[in-house]
Amino acid sequence: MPVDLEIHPKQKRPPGEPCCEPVAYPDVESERAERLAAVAKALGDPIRLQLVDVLRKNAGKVCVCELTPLFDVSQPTVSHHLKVLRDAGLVDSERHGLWAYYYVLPDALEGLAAWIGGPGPPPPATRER
Amino acid sequence: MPVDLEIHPKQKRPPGEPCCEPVAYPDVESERAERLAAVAKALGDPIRLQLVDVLRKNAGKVCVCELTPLFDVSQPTVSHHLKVLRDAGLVDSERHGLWAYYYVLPDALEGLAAWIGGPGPPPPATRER
DNA sequence: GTATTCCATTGACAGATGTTGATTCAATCG
DNA sequence: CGATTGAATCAACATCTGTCAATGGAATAC
Repeated sequence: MPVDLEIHPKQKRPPGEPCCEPVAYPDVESERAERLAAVAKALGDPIRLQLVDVLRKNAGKVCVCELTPLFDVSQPTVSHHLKVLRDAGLVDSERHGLWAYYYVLPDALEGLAAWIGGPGPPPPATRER
Repeated sequence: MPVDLEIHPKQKRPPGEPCCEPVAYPDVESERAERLAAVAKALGDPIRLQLVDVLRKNAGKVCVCELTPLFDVSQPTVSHHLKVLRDAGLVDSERHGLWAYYYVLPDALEGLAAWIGGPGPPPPATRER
């Protein structure tokens, strides 16, 4: 009911045979998938996702000391999450005096956005709203 | 150089003062952030991301026994990843006889896509290339 | 019935992850 | 100089995660 499935029925394999031959799946995606998954993983924590959210809307305006009180965790934890985001290539930082200013790298989310929006979910004819 | 930052300089606080007051950050995002992060987390593994990728392109066409050989892990591991995706609300499954057919829920990725594409990274005037 | 298939679940394990308090380091102010 | 601030790092901890071998269970074929 939720999805318009058109099941392709299978037949039980004769004993010994390996299962149905897999749908052709070019391993070309493999490397890209790792990169995409790494980005998704970095966003896979509420605090990190909100950090990115704030930084996107306030590039260059906020220092770490302003980010810390936004969350219910200690300063080292925020610093840790920022490092995770930096290691994933989502953000970078600039130090000015005592303060560190983080910002989201412009192209960081593009790959994931492209994949999500890519071919798949909306079967071109199914969604005509 | 990578990003056009406009730093807002700070002044060192007088001893005792808490750091700069944080940018107003309505906690309204909090609940949404958790949901978005959960989806991102589910996508944060290369195998799971590729599973979603295959399922998006082959809804109803592939059973688990066809998915398993696509990856270099055991069948229980694939089953586990599918469960993670199911628990995160990204996919659902239908059983027909011996076979289980998974499919991506159409709206599952919408929230994340909307957030990524939301206001932020491309300051409308900054990117004119 | 029995045997076989597909798939899920369990138990176990190493390794990664989120968190904190304490520490360290650099930069600023007096 | 010494004291203080902002931020990163460290050591330690409990928990979560990815993985597999073994098992279980339902549906099919003989």
